[in-house]
Amino acid sequence: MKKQTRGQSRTTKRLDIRTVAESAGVSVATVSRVINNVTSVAPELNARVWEAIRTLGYVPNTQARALVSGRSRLLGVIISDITNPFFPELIQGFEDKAVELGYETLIGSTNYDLHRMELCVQRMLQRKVDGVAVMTFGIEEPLLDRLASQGIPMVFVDLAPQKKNISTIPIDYDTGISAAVRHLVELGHRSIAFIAGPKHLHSAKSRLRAFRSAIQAVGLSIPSSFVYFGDHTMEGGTRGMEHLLQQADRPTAVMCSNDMSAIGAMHAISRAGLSIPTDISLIGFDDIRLASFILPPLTTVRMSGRDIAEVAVKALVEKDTKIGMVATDLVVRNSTAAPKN
Amino acid sequence: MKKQTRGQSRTTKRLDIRTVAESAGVSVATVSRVINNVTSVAPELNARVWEAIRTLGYVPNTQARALVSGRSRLLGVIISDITNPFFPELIQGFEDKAVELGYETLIGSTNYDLHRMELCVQRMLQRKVDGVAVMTFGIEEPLLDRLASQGIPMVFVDLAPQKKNISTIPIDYDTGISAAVRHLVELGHRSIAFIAGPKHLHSAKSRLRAFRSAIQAVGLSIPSSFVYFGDHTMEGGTRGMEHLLQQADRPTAVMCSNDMSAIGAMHAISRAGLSIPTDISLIGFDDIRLASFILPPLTTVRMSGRDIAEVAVKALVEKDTKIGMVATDLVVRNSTAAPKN
DNA sequence: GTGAAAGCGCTAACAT
DNA sequence: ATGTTAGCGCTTTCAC
Repeated sequence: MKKQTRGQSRTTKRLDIRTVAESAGVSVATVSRVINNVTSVAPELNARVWEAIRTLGYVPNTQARALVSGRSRLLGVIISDITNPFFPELIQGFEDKAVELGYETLIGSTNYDLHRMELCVQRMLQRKVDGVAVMTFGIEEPLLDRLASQGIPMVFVDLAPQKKNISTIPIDYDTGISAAVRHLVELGHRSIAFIAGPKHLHSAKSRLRAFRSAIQAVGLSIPSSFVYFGDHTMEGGTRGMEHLLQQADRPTAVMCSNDMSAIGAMHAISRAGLSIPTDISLIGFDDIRLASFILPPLTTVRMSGRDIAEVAVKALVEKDTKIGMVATDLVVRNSTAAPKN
Repeated sequence: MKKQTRGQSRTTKRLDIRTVAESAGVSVATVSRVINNVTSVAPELNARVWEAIRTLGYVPNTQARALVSGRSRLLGVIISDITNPFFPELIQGFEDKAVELGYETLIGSTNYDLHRMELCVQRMLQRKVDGVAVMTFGIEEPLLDRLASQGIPMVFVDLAPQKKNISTIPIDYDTGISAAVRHLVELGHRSIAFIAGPKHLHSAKSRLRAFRSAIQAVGLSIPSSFVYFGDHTMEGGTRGMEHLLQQADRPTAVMCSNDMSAIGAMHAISRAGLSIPTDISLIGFDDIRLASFILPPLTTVRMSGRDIAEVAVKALVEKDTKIGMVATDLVVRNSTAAPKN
């Protein structure tokens, strides 16, 4: 006699592909073809199968599909810091698009920590994700190789290790950042400082580079003490602004590599008994939703996390997508004004 | 002749449990026992197997394990709004704890939208999560039944549909909220308003209830026009404060159901040409990290999202855990002061 | 175009 | 304590 399977007995009606096949009077292969949209099924059978699926309330078993097909329908997204509001907005966009295309999302947060990044990569590998979006704006080579060696498609923001299976989402930093610099110059500022992001972060470097070339383009120059390397957190912004306020000849305007730094900078300005924009003008980067709610509402360079996320998902899923450049542009609010004197 | 499997041929060395078994000179069952920490394996074999695993670089196939065991090692967490900073902090805690216990996390964001909530539940069901944490502070009965009928363990915050497989994380709102009210009263406030959360949200209702009973406890009473139902967003907070400022006899202090509402309220206060805390004292709820960075730094009632998340994961995984009450307490910063006159 | 059947890599009965 | 083996539910070759 046949051994019984554990759990339910074979006679107890389970709801698997066989049940559907029987009910529709076709083979399991046909049911499989139907649910996978394989064309070569006669319209009539197709209809019968869908009917059976509906009436039975059948839902294919994801695990089994994943096992046999080798595709998990899982997408990984690696970010730096989920408590930086830029990333939740990005994640939201990522998940929405992923779900729309039938994927689930695994989030890995590195906290700017290499060890955590390694753990993230490991987790993604173990779960056999069908692709990973590296939105940390930077990754170490060896880790990258681990992913690449598995042939897992990857998408990066803003830097392009030229390898197979790797695509890049280019960001047009120059447009937004040079507009910001020109905005300050038109207001009359000549003494402009920059609170940068982490030194090793590609995106942070790109923003600083864009700032420098914009400054040069308007014929200005900045002392090296006017560039502070923060870490894209509020705390870093506070430290950066404290540093700048200590300068003998302090800047009349400060640009920040992201909005969170700018918010931290505001804190330092207020603590020093100064006010924005009267004493110091401030410009952020990202345009997180908070930027318009903070007091004073922050002038910033907008870069849409949602847009980036959508592009990333599409690049991962529809591999042949041509990836367009992501735009940035200046949003003028109330944290910028003409300098006092 | 045997049919060849698609993809790689059987002779090409694959790296599965059989490879390990051969290499260690044991059966696949033993390998399985070893990687699952089943006790009944002789120490010597155990060592041999681990050795083989290490040298081969074997990693068990998650999909196969999930299929056969019926456990996905996936945990779902349903939240309201990922762009409310309280939730990223919670998610971070959730993921960290989940990863620590060998689980991955699926995030569902409802945006306070019932239809999206339904989609979330569906996704979780489809992925056969081993448990779901409903952190939206509210869920509809029918959806809950869908999850319950699958026998999926669930954990809720702060409300307890008494069913099987469902646990609840109780929150001690009273301590923090009554401390906040007493703080205001001690400063001299008598006219205190409340910007509540969404009417249907259990947590929002609990907070309002705690506020009301604290008000009563100090012998005060509040007109119904002093309670505004917002939606826990900045926008809602702004509207709420605008509403309160229109009152003939406007409040001297306002408590908010969460920090984001308070930040929105700040916006309205500033737009009205008033200032905090000189003209109006303001208290938030949650103590998101931003609360201490905003200007002025926000007095608020602290409730740790990380703590809640950790408890939630433990409740889901180690089902027999006794769940302790989550504390709340007042954090006094600079958004509260004595009323003007 | 459709069906039969061989696995995907693993776990857990059952036998030893 | 260890091994043998039958599936988990599905996809995909191969034969018709």
